[in-house]
Amino acid sequence: MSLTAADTVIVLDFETTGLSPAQGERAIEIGAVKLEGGIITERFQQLMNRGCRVSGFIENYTGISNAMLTSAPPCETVMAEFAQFIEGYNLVAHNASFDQKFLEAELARLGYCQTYPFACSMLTARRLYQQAPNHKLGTLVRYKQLPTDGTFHRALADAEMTAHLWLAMLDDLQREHAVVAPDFQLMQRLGKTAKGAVAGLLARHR
DNA sequence: TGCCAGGCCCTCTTTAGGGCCTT
Repeated sequence: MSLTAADTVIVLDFETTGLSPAQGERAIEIGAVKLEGGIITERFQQLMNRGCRVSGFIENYTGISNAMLTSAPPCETVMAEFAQFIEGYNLVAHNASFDQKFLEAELARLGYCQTYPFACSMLTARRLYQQAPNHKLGTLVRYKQLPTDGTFHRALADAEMTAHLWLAMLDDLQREHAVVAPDFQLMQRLGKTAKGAVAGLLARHR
């Protein structure tokens, strides 16, 4: 697989108190990796103390306890640092609409009012792996036999698995679909292309 | 009292409804 500096992406994942920032839910952990030339070259992981307790459901789901959050730095500090980490890069997440809305909501609290270029590994996987049992991250990791240490629902672990999924999809596009140099823009378009039009889109990139 | 996310996709659709996926 041949990748260039232009293919560098940040793959990220949020753990949160719930499903919607519009309902007052907040981020409690951010994890991300930088993918350069097909290799993870940097990692970012940080818990965030938002100043109040998380539910028992979230403690059980993520393994992030209130005790762990008590000693974590404030959201504002972490997000300001993370904004520097992602500045200027294309972003990838699994079910990206979820992470995008939390990213933009948390950064908006700091006065960063901008949108970020996202591609969604879930939408792309739905196009490429239509035979998969489903398109949850954990299922796709098993389906593609991707590297994992068995940790799920922690931000850095999920970001790393999503990064491996992203690389697997790039590789499959080249090997199985003869796509020449698949890039971020193609992956974005692939996820938004109607099911029946995928073959035509890929044919134009051979 | 009952409901309470939302964006995307698919189909028995498009003047709609339901499932998937994220925490």
